[in-house]
Amino acid sequence: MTPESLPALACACSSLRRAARAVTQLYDTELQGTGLRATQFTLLQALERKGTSPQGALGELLVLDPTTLSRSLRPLARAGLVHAGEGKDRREVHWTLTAAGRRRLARARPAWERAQARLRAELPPKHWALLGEDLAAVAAAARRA
Amino acid sequence: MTPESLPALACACSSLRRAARAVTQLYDTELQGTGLRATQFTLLQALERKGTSPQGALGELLVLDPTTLSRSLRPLARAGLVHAGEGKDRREVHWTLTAAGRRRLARARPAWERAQARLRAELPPKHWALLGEDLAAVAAAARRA
DNA sequence: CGAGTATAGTTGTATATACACATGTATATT
DNA sequence: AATATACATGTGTATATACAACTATACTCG
Repeated sequence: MTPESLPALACACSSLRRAARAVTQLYDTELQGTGLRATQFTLLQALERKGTSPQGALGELLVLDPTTLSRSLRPLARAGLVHAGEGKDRREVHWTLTAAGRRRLARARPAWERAQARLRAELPPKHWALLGEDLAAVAAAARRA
Repeated sequence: MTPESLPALACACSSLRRAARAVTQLYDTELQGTGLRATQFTLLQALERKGTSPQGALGELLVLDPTTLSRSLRPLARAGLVHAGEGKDRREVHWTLTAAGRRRLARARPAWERAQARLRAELPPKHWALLGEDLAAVAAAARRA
């Protein structure tokens, strides 16, 4: 039933969004049972990488509107996975992974790796590489443009 | 302010979603004044290509849940840009561009081409190609996986 | 220092999207 | 034909996401 292939779309934006939808579903399926959705996994992973980050900087990394993060992070905070701290600049909110957040992330990682592996297994090797640095270049280009 | 580059993310899903967000904003900005958002432009363009299509088939092309289309197409129908017709199978809804839809699409196309051109201008030539067929392969792979 | 301006985040609101379930319609099996 | 089953779509509900307007804090320059 799932098609062997899909026709290319003329529009770069449509192509990206379509691929994002398709891939998100794969990751969400695999993440079932971890208590995290793909988007939430992404947030925790980003925070793990940053160590601690003000909301705005996290938004820049993920190209997410900082106001969107207000709402996305709240449930993670309620669940005790992240912590909202203050900096000297009291306008800023500094987010950090809690110990529980790190554990949750660790628990979800195998599922995430399965998703990555499943996708990778279906892709010609050269296509897998696109999904890292090349898409970072695309995102950066779009922000510049 | 817009960064020269962005760090690559470890996760294919995060990378795709981030790029999709960044690129969508570029396209939406350029489409301002056309009365269409990127997602709506995509729907009209897809219908133009299909000629006429039942809702489900449109969903397959765009990897969009068919129930999502129920809601996305409704405002376009109210605006008279698309028309919901019946097929012999009376469960299906057959969607078509109206004349007004074709005009709107034509009117928006220059803005869309500007968006494509702006993005392309910021990308090394080889990266532009990714955004067509390679992402189609990624979407298809995710559906298979 | 104080008025004006810039910045970080919150909240209101709107669109994008999916899944589970409901409904109506077609198809298959007897 | 009668019933069971599969299918296409609509609806309820929940998350993802952005922008505009607001608030609070910081900065700047006279």
